[in-house]
Amino acid sequence: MKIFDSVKRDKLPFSPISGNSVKIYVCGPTVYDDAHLGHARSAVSFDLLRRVLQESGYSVTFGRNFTDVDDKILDKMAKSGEDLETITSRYISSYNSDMKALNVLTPDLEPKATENIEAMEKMVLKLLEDGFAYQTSSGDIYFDTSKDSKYLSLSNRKQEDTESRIGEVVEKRNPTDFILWKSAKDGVRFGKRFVGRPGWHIECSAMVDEHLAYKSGDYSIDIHGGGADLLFPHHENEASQSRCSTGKELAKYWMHNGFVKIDGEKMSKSLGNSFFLKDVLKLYSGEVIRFYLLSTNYRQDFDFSDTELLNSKKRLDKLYRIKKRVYGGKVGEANPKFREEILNALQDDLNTSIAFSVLDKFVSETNEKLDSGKVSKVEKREILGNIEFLNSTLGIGGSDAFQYFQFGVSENEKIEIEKLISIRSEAKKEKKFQKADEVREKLGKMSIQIMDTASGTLWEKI
RNA sequence: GGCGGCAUCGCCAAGUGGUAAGGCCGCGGCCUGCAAAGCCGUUAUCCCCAGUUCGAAUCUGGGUGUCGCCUCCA
Repeated sequence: MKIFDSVKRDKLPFSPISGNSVKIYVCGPTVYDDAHLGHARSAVSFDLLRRVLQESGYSVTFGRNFTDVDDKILDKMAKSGEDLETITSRYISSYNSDMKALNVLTPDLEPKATENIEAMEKMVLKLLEDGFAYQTSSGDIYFDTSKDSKYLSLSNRKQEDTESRIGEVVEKRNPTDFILWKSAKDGVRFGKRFVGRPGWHIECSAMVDEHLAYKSGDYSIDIHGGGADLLFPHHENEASQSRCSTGKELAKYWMHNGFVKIDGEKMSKSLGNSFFLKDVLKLYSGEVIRFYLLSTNYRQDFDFSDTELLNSKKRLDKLYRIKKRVYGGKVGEANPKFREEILNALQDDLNTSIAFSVLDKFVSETNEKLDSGKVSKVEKREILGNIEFLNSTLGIGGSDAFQYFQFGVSENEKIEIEKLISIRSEAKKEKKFQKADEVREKLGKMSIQIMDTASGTLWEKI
């Protein structure tokens, strides 16, 4: 397995800290709104990493947090009058349902910030006691970045270049010092020891240390992941806090996924160009979206477009047509060569493009074989085995082949479609081809495409 | 201003020194009542300039364009 370390900026051979176990922590969402495609990309990328490592024989412990204390959430509380729990649980459940649709495996650990306040306070207290942090007259607690000689080594910056662009008026000792604990002006109190609420960066460090980390050695965990926008300052700050409070580096490898863009610009809430996942999921199945997101290497920027989403659907359709052609058989073992080719590609820093080209080759070769009519039961089992392997490794191909093509079709529509198809079949039998074609046109207007086969007429929603 | 990414066929996208994967679209053919699906065939010298090398999309230098981080952000 080779992965690209975004701190060392090099593709490196992956070797775990301990035996064959791998500990991964990925920065999850702040739950003040529904998830957009950017969240999807991050989740799908690291879900793929997890699956590939597991398929490669590693035992993976995967953590992803929910940031459920944050100014935006508090703002929302103030505006709506709802309490924090009501707001955050709504968006957590929305996030989880979107992730399920995308076939993202549930993490082993899903810590919430609010449930780990004690661990955060403990870490802040230690940093205060050891002189890495200080408290201002207003009660805010800051991390003193000048006390960490390795500060800025993660994101490769220089102190003088990090002057904040916005004029901050606080009693900070250094421009890069960041907040560990924010004292409340409004009576908000999350902690037992400290008044107010935790800073953003501290939660990841504290939760990693509390739930995931190796207690000795040079590193807390193997891999830390997140979006490219988190490298600075979020991960820089996390790394520094962890280093100074635990004496270990936070992660052996750092991985960052690229952005999702719309019309060439980064998708973000503040630009108002986000696509909510739940809206896209009304038009396409989660699996199509997952396949689309995986069509570009996770490190590259990803420019979202309807055309290419449809392109991806067409490509995935072909796999499902194979699945229809061998429908109902037993699932056998995957072909060893096929397995190896897919896995080799993915073990090279998740090269999904190569993996997909192997898939394409499998599809066309299998169609050719099936066309010849000389496919044994054993071979059919292997075909299904290959598809099942794709499902476990890439998270695609696992749905029922007929249901896949009926996405967004209601029960009533299905009855209507079946009725029209039988009318057409009758017409065809009587060689009334004009009538048959009229029915086909009518189905076409309903976005239903039909295909006559030896075993009857099949239909697909296109 | 500092730092970084990217620039490959109409569109998407692999490829990090040895002579350009794959998908979509298009075109031709087979199959089909006609279609659809499927199969076969078919389309590029890699933003520009200079350099290193027997040899570069791949390395170096200089441009141009574009996106991003430096403020919350996946």
